[in-house]
Amino acid sequence: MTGVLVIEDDDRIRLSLVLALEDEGYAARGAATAEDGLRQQRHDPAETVLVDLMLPGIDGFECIRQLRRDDDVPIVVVSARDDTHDIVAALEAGADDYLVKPVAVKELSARLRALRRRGRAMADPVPSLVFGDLVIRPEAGEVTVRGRPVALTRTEFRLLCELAEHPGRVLSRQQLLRRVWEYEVGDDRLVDVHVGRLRQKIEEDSSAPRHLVTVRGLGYKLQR
Amino acid sequence: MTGVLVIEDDDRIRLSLVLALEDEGYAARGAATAEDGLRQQRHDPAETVLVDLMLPGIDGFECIRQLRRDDDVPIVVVSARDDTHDIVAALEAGADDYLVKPVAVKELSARLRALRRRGRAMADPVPSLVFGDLVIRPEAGEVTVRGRPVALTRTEFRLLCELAEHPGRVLSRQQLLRRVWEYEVGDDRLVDVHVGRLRQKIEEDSSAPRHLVTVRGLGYKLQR
DNA sequence: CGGGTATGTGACGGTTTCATGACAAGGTGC
DNA sequence: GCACCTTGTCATGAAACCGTCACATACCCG
Repeated sequence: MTGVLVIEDDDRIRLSLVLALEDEGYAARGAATAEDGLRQQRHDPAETVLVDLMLPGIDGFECIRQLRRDDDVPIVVVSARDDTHDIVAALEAGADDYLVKPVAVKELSARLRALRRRGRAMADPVPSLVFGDLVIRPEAGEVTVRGRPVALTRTEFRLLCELAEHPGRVLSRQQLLRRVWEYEVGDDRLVDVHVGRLRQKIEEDSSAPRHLVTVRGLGYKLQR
Repeated sequence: MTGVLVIEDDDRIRLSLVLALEDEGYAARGAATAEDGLRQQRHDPAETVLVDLMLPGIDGFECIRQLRRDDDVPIVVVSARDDTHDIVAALEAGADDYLVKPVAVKELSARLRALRRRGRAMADPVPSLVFGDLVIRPEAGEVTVRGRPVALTRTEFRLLCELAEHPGRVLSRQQLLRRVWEYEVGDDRLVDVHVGRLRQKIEEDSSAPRHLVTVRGLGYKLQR
């Protein structure tokens, strides 16, 4: 259940949308007909669906209704028609957003992100960042390791959140000092000490860390 | 927590939006500045917020960020600017939708319905105010602990309701001062004292609270 | 293998944060 | 006016936290 499904009969437009979305970091794939799109969505559901309104066979409105009947998947209409009547009809049929062609890819991408964010915000009142058996709930000020809550200090918590916001990416000690401590300059060792204390609390064996790992000479990163 | 709040400095546009939304069956009200809108939203939150981008004082982008900081309320931007750059910036700041003026009321209404439908589709069906043996009935102004009614003062009650509206989420002392006392700035200690008094009344053992817990360095939260 | 650098970690004093009891000012009902 | 309740401020002490340092260990490179 990942990626974006583009249902659009015009080969050129479909292909360029898929490529543009891939450029933006989405896993995208296409369907040339509503029938094919619905089949794909049943078989291997995408996280979001883009639908054109004018399709051969089953048209866009009907396609939206059928998607909606099975699923809560976010649906975005991309259509050449900018008639209020069409927009209202598509939204009433179950679409979540409506863009008029030609679409700016940056806008489309931002709208897809907004839609995902909204989904998460509603589905889980306290969103979680999951790193294997390590679960971080920033809003709840709560961290659990294999289901057990761990008591972190404020600095440890902010440090962990900062690392968690960039999964797998190495952050230098200076970056962490700036973002967590809001120091413009500072002693790298300070970060070491707090990383150490954090490890004692969240790692099974702090001498062989699995999530909060050191990248010698560069900094620290948090991984699954 | 109902209705639509329209934040728009142009009196004519604001009024016509409010009237049009009321025609569509929404309870709508207006705010001429971001400051007033934010205050209203804190004091008596609307279900959805409409924001203009060009506002005197705090501008639309900053207004969106501040709304988002406190809440998950759906935000729709209504702006004269149809620049992709503005649209992306507004959505990134936390908006859910973006319409370009002049707006077709039917379209706006349909988009508001779509947003609400999405919210309902994902949200917890019962936003419960039951926290284990602690039950809060805001309408009745009644709180019971293990079946026994507890007499709370007005401040204690409002504090408890504010915490209960965000189950499991940490609220900072400053957030609580803004929302419960409507102080823009204030002394954190004041919150401590009232939390303490509230604990004496609703917790079995106030030195080992089970529901109203302190998150050191961050604030307080109410949990099951 | 040896010197140099980077990193892990325990200990310690100064500081911050929090819970709580006391109290005075204001409000309310009688 | 009086008794009572509510509210905000303050002082106090206990506990938690932070940053620094010293020293141990691990790693790299010649």
